[in-house]
Amino acid sequence: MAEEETLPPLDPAGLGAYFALIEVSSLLRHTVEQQLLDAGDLSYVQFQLLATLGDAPDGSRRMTELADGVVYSRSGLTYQVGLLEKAGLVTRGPSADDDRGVTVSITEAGRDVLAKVFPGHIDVLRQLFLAPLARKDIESLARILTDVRDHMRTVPPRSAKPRRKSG
Amino acid sequence: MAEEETLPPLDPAGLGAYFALIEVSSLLRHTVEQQLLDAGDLSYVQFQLLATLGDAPDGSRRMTELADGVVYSRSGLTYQVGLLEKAGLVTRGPSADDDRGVTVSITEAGRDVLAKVFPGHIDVLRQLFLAPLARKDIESLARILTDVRDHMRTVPPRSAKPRRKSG
DNA sequence: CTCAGGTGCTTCGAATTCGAAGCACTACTT
DNA sequence: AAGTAGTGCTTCGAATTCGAAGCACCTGAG
Repeated sequence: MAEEETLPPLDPAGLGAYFALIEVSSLLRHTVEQQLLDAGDLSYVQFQLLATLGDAPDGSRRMTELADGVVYSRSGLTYQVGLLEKAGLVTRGPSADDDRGVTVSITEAGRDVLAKVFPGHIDVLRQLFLAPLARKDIESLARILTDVRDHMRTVPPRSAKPRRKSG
Repeated sequence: MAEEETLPPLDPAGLGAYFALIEVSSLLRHTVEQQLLDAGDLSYVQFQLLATLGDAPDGSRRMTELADGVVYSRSGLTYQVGLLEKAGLVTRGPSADDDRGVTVSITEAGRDVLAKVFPGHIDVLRQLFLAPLARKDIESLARILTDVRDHMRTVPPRSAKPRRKSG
């Protein structure tokens, strides 16, 4: 896609990695989304949220932690957590140390759903994503992408987005 | 994210690669989206569409080719191409060999916008995505992800979809 | 304490997204 | 040539998404 001849001599490998990354993640996400919908009536975001909560030591997280964890807008998170709450998969409660905060906790039902969809999820991953790769490639991929993620997490908190004001 | 103790012994590297992939692509996409908006009032999808058209030998593609290229729904594509057309960045016309088809072509203005946003786009890639990687890692990443993409493109057209083909 | 500014979350409205249904046309079968 | 199935795109309604604005609370300076 768009490797115009008239452009500066940019890393062809870099571009290739980028385009392939976007395409792979899009395709993967679509397929996974379908599986989650079939298996447990979950959207991808909802799965990510439940998974993040399930992974937390006490099954709870603050709203902001969740939003950052899944790279999502605050308002969108409010909406999705609302849906999950209505479905009985999470509960909302006040935060211990900060009265502004909302703590979201996964319920038993939530864990059940998670357990129900996980095997199929893994299957999709294996068949669609990991199948063509050698063990070594998978390890390389994990290491490289983890490096990138760490880099991204540190460098720019999130672009030039000072909260209203001061402009 | 959610490596429940009670689950089958799944490839930890595979899971790591998966989670990192999703997170990296999300973060990257968000940042790139912001840059595109600032530099040329383009959404990410619109950029992808223009880039795909710009990359085509004659600057034209069929709707379906575009939709497949960017992993996007048909109806969503109709909407976005409508916006691009209204902005004068593409034109719509009949297809030569198939009266049902619509051929989308990039305009001069479209190419201008593409040229205008591309440098900044590359900058973001370099700084956010490629910066922490060694030359060799970038090449590995490109190769591995390309393999995965090719695999995905061949294996399942798109899950259990009544409409597509016979089921 | 009191005020100003900052943070956590929700509400609101607008834009985007998707799937299903519809329309027009093509392709295959007889 | 007619009939049936399939394809290409758009329209439609519903769901999701985001950013801006609003509200409640926290924090730091006086």
